Amino acid sequence: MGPEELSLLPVAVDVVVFTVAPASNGRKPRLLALLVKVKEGPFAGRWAFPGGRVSSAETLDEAARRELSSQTGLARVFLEQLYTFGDPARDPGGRVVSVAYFALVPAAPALRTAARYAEAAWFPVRSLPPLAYDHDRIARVALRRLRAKLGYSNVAWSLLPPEFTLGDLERLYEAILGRPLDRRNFRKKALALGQLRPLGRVRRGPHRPGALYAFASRRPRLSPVI
Amino acid sequence: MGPEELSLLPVAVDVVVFTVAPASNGRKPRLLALLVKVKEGPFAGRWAFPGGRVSSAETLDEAARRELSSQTGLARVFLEQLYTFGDPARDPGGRVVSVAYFALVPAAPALRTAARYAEAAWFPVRSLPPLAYDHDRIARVALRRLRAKLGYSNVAWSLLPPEFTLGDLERLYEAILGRPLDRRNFRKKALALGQLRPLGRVRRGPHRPGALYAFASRRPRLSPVI
DNA sequence: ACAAAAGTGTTTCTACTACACCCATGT
DNA sequence: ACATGGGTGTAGTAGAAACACTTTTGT
Repeated sequence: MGPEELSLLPVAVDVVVFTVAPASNGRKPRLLALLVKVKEGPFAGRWAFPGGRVSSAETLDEAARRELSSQTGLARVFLEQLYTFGDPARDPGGRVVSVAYFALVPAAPALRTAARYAEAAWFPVRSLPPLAYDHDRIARVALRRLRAKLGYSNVAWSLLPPEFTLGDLERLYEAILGRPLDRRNFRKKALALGQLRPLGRVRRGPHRPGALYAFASRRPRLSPVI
Repeated sequence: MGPEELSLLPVAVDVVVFTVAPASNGRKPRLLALLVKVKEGPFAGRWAFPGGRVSSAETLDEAARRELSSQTGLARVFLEQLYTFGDPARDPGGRVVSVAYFALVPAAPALRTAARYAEAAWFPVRSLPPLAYDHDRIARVALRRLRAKLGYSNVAWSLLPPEFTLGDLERLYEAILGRPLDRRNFRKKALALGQLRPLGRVRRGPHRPGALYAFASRRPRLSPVI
């Protein structure tokens, strides 16, 4: 056995956090991703997904949550492992094996700006700035996964606040899929799944009020959805 | 930053190789997985999926192919990354982050028994022996993925020889899904997908000859299939 | 009044399911 | 002749897609 057999590698996690910007002053809601500014190394100054090294006593999931929380203050997100990127050349500053995650949070929470947090901001997924490392690739994989999961799971739940109208839900799907959906068909399917609980209240606004709903079960499910 | 921030970890790959045992003397074809005997450590003597440490200059895919080839002689397999297991306690001999792969090879090739190869054997997936480490978990994830991929990709291609009958294809699906399929419906769908090229020849045997087919494109595709 | 979102049914088409009999060959 | 796998069509059902107008509210 050569010395390579015993090689130890830095292992990192990178987290792609998606959210949806609520519709505002006439603009449709948009899918956003969270980026932080790289502080050091060859890519200093560029944007990248939050992440960092896995320490020796934690699981990968724990590392992802810890890094996300420490860099951006976000916690209690929906988190799922995405893919592991291990190309020796993916980080010119030295080989790092990175386990990528994707995460969902409801309604673009305001980011903490305290000094303890990294410089972070939400960017529209349609127009991300140039990213550090191989994070373009990670972004593509994450978006593909999110869209695919819309079709066979209820992950969309994790992007909505506790109460929402059917219009909110539909616009969410449209923002992620990047195409319009038929309102009547969408409502039929959404209601037929039996996962929505009508709250008996309405949301008022400068137009006809919409009935408010909540998800019957808060936990992610794998039943086919929409 | 504490010292954990700089921790280096052993990174390994583990490969779940599936194949299908051809039907023989009246028994239906069965889905098999390849196991090797663990030589050292707390699990010495138990069976595990082939794999090993990733060395410093290779990609993860390369490491998977190298380990598979060096331990079992198998090459040119269909290979796809599955999931990364990083629980600190998954290997009682010391923490190892393992990137699991799943691989498909046609028609259970005879395994090399030369001294340079590990002791390896094919086992029916239905009745695997007790496995080392957390490889039971890896096995479940791999089987779930294989079954899911049958539904929306043409991975089955990689499990069949260059020529086959529709009966072969159907029995392959039945072996993986673990349930019988309707022959007429299966043939309709398989042919309707336009991925099969009739070879104009038949396979003879102690019964009516079956028309031979080949896959129109050798490359894996993601078009919905069966 | 008007702007803006909510709400509602029917028809068409497609895809999936269930189901049973005859055919060609080797032994 | 018989055992074995190969080959074929139809009817019923369920789900997806296309499609336009009326309602309710705030301003």
